[in-house]
Amino acid sequence: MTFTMKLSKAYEPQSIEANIYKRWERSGFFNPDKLPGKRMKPFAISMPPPNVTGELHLGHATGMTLEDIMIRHKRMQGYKTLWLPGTDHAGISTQIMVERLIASEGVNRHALGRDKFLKRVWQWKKQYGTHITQQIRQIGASCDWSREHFTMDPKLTAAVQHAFVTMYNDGLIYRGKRIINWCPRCLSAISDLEVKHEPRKHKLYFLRYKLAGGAAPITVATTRPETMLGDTAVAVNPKDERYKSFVGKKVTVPIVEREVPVIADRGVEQEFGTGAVKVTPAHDALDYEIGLRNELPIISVIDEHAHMTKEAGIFVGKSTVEARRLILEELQEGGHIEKIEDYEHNVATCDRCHTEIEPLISLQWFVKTAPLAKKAIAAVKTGKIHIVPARFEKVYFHWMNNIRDWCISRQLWWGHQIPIWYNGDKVKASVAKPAGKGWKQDPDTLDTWFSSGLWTFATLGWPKKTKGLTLYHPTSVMETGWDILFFWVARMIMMSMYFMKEVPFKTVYLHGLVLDKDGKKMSKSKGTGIDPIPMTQKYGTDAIRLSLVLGTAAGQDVRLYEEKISSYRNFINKLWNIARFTLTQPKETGVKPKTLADAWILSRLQTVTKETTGYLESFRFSEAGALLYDFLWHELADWYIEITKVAPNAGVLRHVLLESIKLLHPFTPFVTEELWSHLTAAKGTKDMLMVTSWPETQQGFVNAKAESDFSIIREFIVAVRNARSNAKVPPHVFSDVCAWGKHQKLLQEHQAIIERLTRIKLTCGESDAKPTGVARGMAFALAVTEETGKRQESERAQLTEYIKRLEHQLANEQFVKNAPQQVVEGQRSKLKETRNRLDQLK
RNA sequence: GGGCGGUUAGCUCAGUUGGUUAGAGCGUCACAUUGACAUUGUGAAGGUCAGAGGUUCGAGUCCUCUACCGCCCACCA
Repeated sequence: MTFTMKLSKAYEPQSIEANIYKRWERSGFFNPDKLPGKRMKPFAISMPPPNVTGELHLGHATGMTLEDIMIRHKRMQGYKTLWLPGTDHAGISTQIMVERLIASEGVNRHALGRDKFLKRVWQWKKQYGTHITQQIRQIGASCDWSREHFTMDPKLTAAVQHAFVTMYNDGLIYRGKRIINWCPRCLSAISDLEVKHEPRKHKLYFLRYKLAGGAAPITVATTRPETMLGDTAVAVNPKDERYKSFVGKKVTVPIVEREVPVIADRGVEQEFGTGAVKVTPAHDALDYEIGLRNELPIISVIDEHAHMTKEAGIFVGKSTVEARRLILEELQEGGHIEKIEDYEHNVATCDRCHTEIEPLISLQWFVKTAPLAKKAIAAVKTGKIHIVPARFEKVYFHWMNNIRDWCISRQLWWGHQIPIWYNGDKVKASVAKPAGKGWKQDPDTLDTWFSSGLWTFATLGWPKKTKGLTLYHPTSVMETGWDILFFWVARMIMMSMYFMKEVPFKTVYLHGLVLDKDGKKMSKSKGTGIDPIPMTQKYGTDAIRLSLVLGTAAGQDVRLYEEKISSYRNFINKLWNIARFTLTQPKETGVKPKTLADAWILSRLQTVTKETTGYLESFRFSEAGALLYDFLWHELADWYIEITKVAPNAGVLRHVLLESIKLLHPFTPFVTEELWSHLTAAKGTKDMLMVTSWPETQQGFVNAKAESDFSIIREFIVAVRNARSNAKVPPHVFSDVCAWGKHQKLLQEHQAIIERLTRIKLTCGESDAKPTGVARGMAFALAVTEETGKRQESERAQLTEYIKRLEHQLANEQFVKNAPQQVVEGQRSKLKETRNRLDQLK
């Protein structure tokens, strides 16, 4: 590492970021075991593992930044800080990617075979798996790479299998024939959560079913006429007067000519369609439940490839689409179609590929969720886990209270194969292949979220009782997007309460989604997305980080656009130049306030230190960042440094800057690290990194009097600038200003500063001149123009109005009686002051 | 059908248990190149805090209702 003596005029992130990250990584400080100092109290975060072959998007970037802020802050505070990174095998989405790849070679996975296909996926993982971890480095994440995990690592795989076997033996996992969501494209079952409802335009068909005994037919409405082949009843609502007399009678399903009963069931809506519904228990979730309640037979007419089964008679082998066409023709001929209407409704689709879901009866593995949910609910109810923002607790409870058994088996190849072995009629749950000949493993794999659910403890060595588990589990904070509250957070809580008998984390912090400038979800295909990595090249990583954290609130979605990023880039550059200026000053290390400004900025630093720490500890990252932004730019740079040019105190400036840089470091680690090197550069300390102690408030520097006196000077300066601007005095012209009224001594003491910051020649003393402006009881005069006259008039009107308001408030006995003394006094002195100000302006 | 969030300056958003004349960034306008910074400085304009009612001495903040926008959950075929 070489230090240039002079810093470049503008901050150039590209040239230094990679280098800085390398220095961090080499230092070993990301590893809690290698951190300097005695660190007793642990602080741990498990990184939500991104898809191993995915791209880092803004959601990741937001999460990583927030996590890094917490981690760096705690590390500086002296905690034994662990941020454990990793990646997820992402069953379906990775498999889809590789399937697409081999499709371009003209092969499908079945032609390739399971072993060969899996080899290709591993190859793909090997090829692209480091891409995402590089991007995580790019965003500045200070995670412990020596503990990096992948959900399909041998150790994690063993943990997953162990978990399955344990739950199976405990009766919490069972295999059963149930109606499930089947994706005909993925050729797999998926869980309820992976189903997304999308509006689609379909037709609503009104079909007549002949009533036995020759009475008028009953008409049912359906969007899926092809399922009629599997109808085993027609249902109406028990309260529906129109159909009361039909209940108990038989109708004939057309084409198959099957007699089925008309039943009454509460699940039927009277208002929809005709109020009568055909019941196909094998191919509709509601019908399945009606079937269960009424003990109806189940006839599967559609198979897992979305083709008709032999139960469909002559339609066997036809696709559902083809079958529908043929069936409609036949119904038409038989006079069974009453009418057909256009109909737009929400259709269940596969979250991954948007294919319409085919509900069907299938033999799958399920987790019995009721007992797990009970404990997961208690964990949050009793406050062992806090969700930030708290309103998501309600959402969480609602979901947990209505949870249904979780279908965990997938007919995919990429994932953890289910550790169940079959041999004839024998079934065995075992991590290893049972002894003896003829054992065959269940071909299905587990839902990715099953393994993710174990993430916080499996990555720490579970099921072994490791030191890491003892020290870092439960982890401190889980930071993630609210969109995976159910998918992941809820499952982790269930799993940890069951396996660990403790919560997986104490706090859940949920960040919002990053939207585009119009508040829409960013979409790659529409080109509305912002890719964070090129942005880090263009504006620097620190600027991206700030733009993702500032101006946001927990759980609240945020819009991001380039102008926002560039404005934070400007701030970084400002900080850079503050340091550049500081480096031009003599290298003093003593911190001795000599002037009012010195005392003021030191006092402000104490408040800022205290507030920043408080904000960070209460997860108010935006407020912490905004405070530092404001302090550095609008107090340190705009005021203190300008004053320093008249009354330099290099020691104080340096101290305030260094402390501020420490406070800012969790937000903008790169620029602060770089500046730290330059500011503290000395022989033999070149590799000193910013893993320094977190600033603490120094009571000795807290100085209310200095803050109050300084505000008087500041207000006077602003008032004079204001007056000059209104009087159209060009900035380069020095004007004479005389001041009188209050604070004469203070003004005289700081004459040089005032003159410099306002470009005036100041004389103080008594005067009966007509004042141009007034501030805090100080009046001053400068040559009056027509412009200032007008302005004074409007100011007088404003003051009069304000006085009226205050008088009215203070005349109110209720206010004086009930409001805190402090508030009443505040208003009284405000009134007095405003009256004085008005007097002086007359 | 349930539930949640949003509605604050032209735009994007902050605003902790209710308490000074409601803030920031960007944009706009005027002026400026004074020892770091034009990725800058100084100043200005700009808001009946969606609407209505209520509680209170006092409401952007608490309660009720309404409107619009967005989202989540849910078995209307």
